[in-house]
This record gives sequence, C-alpha cells and structure tokens, in this order.
Amino acid sequence: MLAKFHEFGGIIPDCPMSDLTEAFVDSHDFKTQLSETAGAAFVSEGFEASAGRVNASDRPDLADFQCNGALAVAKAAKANPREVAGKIISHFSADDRLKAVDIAGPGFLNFVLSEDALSQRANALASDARLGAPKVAARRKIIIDFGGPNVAKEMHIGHLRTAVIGESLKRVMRFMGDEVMGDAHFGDWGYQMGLLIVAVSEEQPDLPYFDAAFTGDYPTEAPVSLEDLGRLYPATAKRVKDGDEALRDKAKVATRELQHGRVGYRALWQHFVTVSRQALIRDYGALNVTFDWWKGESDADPYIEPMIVDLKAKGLLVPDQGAQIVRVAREDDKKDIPPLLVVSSEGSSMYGTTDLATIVQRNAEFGPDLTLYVVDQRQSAHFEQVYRAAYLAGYAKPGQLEHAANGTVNGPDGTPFKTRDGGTLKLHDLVSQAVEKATSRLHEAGLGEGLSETEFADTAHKVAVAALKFAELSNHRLTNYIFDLDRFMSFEGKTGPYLLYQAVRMKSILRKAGDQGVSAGAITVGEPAERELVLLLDAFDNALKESYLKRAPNLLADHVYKLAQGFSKFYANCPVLVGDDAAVKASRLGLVTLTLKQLELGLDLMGLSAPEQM
RNA sequence: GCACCCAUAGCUCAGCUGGAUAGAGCGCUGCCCUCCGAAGGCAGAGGUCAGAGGUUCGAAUCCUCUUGGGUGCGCCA
Repeated sequence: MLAKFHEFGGIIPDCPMSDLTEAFVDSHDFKTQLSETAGAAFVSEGFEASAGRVNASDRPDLADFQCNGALAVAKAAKANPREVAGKIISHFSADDRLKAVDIAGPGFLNFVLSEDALSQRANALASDARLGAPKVAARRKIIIDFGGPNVAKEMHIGHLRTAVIGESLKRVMRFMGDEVMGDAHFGDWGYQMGLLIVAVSEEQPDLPYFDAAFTGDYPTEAPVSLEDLGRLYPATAKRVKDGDEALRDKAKVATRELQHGRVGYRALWQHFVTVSRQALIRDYGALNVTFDWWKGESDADPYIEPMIVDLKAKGLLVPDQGAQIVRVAREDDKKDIPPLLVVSSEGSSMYGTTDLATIVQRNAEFGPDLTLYVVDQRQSAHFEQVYRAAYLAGYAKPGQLEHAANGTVNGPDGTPFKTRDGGTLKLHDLVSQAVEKATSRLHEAGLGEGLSETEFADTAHKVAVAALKFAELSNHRLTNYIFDLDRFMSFEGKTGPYLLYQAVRMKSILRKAGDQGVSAGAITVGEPAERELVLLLDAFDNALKESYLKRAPNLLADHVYKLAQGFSKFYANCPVLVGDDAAVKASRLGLVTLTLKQLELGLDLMGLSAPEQM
C-alpha cells in the first residue's frame, strides 16, 4: 500500500483527452448498405443523407426493409412525400440487390431483397470470422465498474442484476474492439469495516489484532468464516440502528484507525477481505462472471491524501459543519444537489471519497476513455455528485463517467425480493436451487440419459445458468422486474433453455451429417424460412451496435432469441439431411453451420454456453 | 416538500430517431411426430398503450397536467 503511494508520488495525473466517438466500421449488413445508397440518393436530390435511414420492415408481409425518410424530408420542404419517394426510388431502379422496390402508403419506400443477394450475404457471413459483427471505429479504453459487492454482506439476489448485465456489456464492448476491464470494485473500506472489527472484538476480545502493543506476527488463519461475517454485520448494524450510540462511536473510531493504518486492524481486515473474496469468486464464477480486476475501495486509499491536497489547491474543498466538502450544485439545477462529503467530521473517508479517489486511481493506472458504472439506479444521485466533483476537479471530462443504471429485482408480490421467511435469498443458494430444478427437469424429460455423470452435471449447470441469466438479460436493464424462479425454469417459450435446445438440435444435425459424410456447401436461399433466417443472421450487426450504444444487452438477447426462433421454424419446414438433392443438403447444412456459429457467439456475449447434448 | 424512474393483452415483459394492421412468451382454444431431438412448429381468441389536453399530415413514443406505483434527497454504502 505504501509502496503504491510512493510510486504514485502524490501527483494527480490528467484524465485522458478523449474525444473518441462511438462509431462503427466493417458493417456489411443490408440495413447499412441500403441506408448508404438511400442516403446518397437523398443527397443527390438535395436532402439530408440522414433521411436515407433504412430499417427492417414493420410489415414483413410487404417488404424486408423500409425507408421513411421521404415523409420527414417532405414535411420540412413542404413537398408531397410520394413525389419525393418517387425521386428516391429512381436511384434503386437498377439495383440488383433488390427483387422489388416500391412506394407504399403515404410515402414509405419498401425494399424486397433478391434471393441472390440473400444467398451472397449468407455466404459472406459464413466466411466471416466475426460472423457479421461490426467493429468500433476507434478503440477505447473502458472500465466496467460492478459497483461493489460488499465484504460485510454476502452476495444476494440483488447482485445478480449488475453481475449479469455488466458481464454481458463487458463481453460485447470487448468483442466490438474496445479494451475493456471489469472491476469488481469491492466494498471493503467504509464504516461497515469498523463495525465488523468491533463486532469481532466483542466476540473474541483476546485476539492479538486488538492489542495495540502487540508486536509479533498475526495469525495466518482467519478468525472468522464467511458465515460469521454474514451473521455479525446485520446483527451489529441493527444494534446501532436501535440506538446503541456507544457501539456506533466505537465503530467510527475503529474505522478511522483502520483507515489511518493501525496494523492490527489492517491485519484483521485483510482476513475479512480474503474470506469474502473467496466467496465472491465462487458465486460469480458459478454464473460465468469474471473480473479483470479485483480492486476494492481500499485500493483507492493511497490516492485520497494527495487528492485532498489537490482539491484544496483547486479551491474546491471547503470546511462545512466540521466536515470537508466539495459543492457541486449549479445555478440551473432543478433540484438540490447536496455537496460531496470528502472528509467526515470524524476524519474518515466516505464512499464518495473513495469513489472520487478511485477515478484518480484509474487515471493513474489505466487512463480510461470511459467508465461505466453498472449499478443500481438508486445510486444515481450519489454518482451525480461524484461525477460533478470529478469534472470540477478535472479528473474526467463530461461524458467519460456514465451510470448505466439498473432496476431492482422484485418478488412475485412486486416488492423487493424476499424468501418465504422474509430474508434475502443468497446468490449461492439461488444458483443451487436453479441447478436442482434443471436436474430434475432434465430427468423428467428423459433428456441427457446417455451422458456421463460429469457431463450431466455440466449440462444441468449450463441449463440453470442459461435460465437465470437469460431471464435477467431479456429485460431492459432499468426495468424493476419480478423474479420468479419457477417461471424462469419452466423451459418453455422465451427462455435460456430454449436457446440451448436450439443450439443442441443444430449440433445434433451436424453430428449426423458428419456420420453420413455430408458436408456444408455454398448457401442458396430458396424457401421462405431460409429467407427469414438469413435476414435474421444479417441483423446481428445492428443488434450489436444498438446493444453497445444503449448499454442494453436485452437487445442482444432479443436478437439471439429471434435467431433461435428463426432456426426452429427453418428446422420444421426445411429438412436438412432427409432429401435427395445434394446441393440443397449442402446449402442447408451450410446455413445450419452458420446459424450455430452466430448463436453460440451470441450466447457467449451473454456469458452463456450450450452443451453438446441435453 | 423537492427530484428522478415507471404505468402497454388475464400474467410477465419488448417496442429502434414520431410512421402502415402495437409485438413476444406464459396461460387459454384448436391442429402437427411411420420424416434430422415435440424443451418444438402452425393457427386462433385476447389491447380506450393509466386518464386528459397539446404539437404533428401522423403519437405507445415528444410537451403539459391529473391519477396511481417505485426510488432518492450531508457525515451507512
């Protein structure tokens, strides 16, 4: 810790001078291609290129894609929208990508793709290592902050949201080309640590950690278990809440002493951190969520003192009611924004202090262009304060700090989720329950009987995780959704297991094809179900862009679900291996191969994986 | 008190920068396995998009108000 402080030298580095925009390259999907042609057409007719935006059609019975730009442009130019559309359409008259293009209704342009164009696109996707995924135009350094699972509190269902959404955003952004670091940002430094120290000192007063005169080596064995931490913190916090002021004061003193380096407390605290980190690795790992950094609030500690000096030098830190604060309110605020409390009247760091110092720390150690805080929306006011203080102090430029807020997880009664006996459901138990249900459901359906015990356990785990995570990801991140394990585990309809099931059916076909010596060939689109499937594969590009720009994995989840659905329809209508026509077999097998690849990539970007069989 | 978020089918949720007939899953009513895995596919019923104004050729979407729910607001994180 001290070494770090010296390396850092107390100098506050500048934030990166990032003006990188969020644009993409390598898009060859129809939406992009048609938008470019239409945009050029609008420009040559004297309108804005943006009017050429082409979208998937709202009326798949009429067209594959549509452009509504003529209506918008005609409005501004006080022209007849159908006439404008007529001018634009002439630019598509010799376009061999299209089977038909026409003007519909008040001036919509409807595009129907030719089977040739679809076949070409499908073959291009099949030979593309990225399966049609675009890349960011400029690589940015991004930190995803998982908003601090807490040392003092065991992971519960509320942590599922941030973990699952943050993990998916991390994977999407990284796959799109950014340099992304996921940081657990452990809650390991505040008043709650003092509270735990006091709690342990009451239960085990003879431990050397509490003897200020102790000079020997502290025990290497932790004096508390994870269960102890989970028991001690709520019990002790409740006593304070119920009015035990002496206890509160002791905890505050302990907090300050810990933060100021009292060795015994640091040693004990290190045990707390180690014990709970092990549990976090276990619980997150079970959900296929990993972190690049296991940093905690305590890691920002060495940066606090120089930051305070810097804030004072900049005239931002002012004394107020015994504390030291940074005022962040602005003239034009519609609401009162309280100042950021940097040093409490007790002389301790607050969570705003560590959050601000963490920004300084990250500038020094990584230099992010963007930091995404994937954290509960209830913290939005807090982040507003921290961000404003960071902008005032020059630790970040507006836009570089972003709260990708998420909603709360509610129980079937619509209130925050509780177990039957009123407690919170631990994440660990939640995953265990899901695996149990998946196991029994697999047995009921008579599936996975040919698998070994290990393979079966692995499959059950994959199915359980898919059910949990897909349910989470298919909601918009801000939705306060109702958590209903039975519904998520029903395995019918729009669920994670449905996605895995479709992947497994594809794998099964590929295995059979291998046995029969049939191999994939060039894709030729013919049947309506093939058409639809290729259009879905083509839409991957846009789904990724939108997920990226909106920090909304539900759009990716939606794409993957539609793709699985499109395959299932294809599967029902287009036999792959039973026909006589070798070219059709090879083409359909090519389509299955491509679809499986994109489906598995989509699953991977959600942090899921499909078994070989189930 | 002030501020933010939300209200869409019986239930759980999508709905892109305002565009055609508002979608999905569950549940409900019917079909479809002598054919690659039916955890599947197909069809149907089901909606004053909380309510009222406004902007617009056009509003679930933008603006205002009302009602009803959630959340936050200086020494806990």
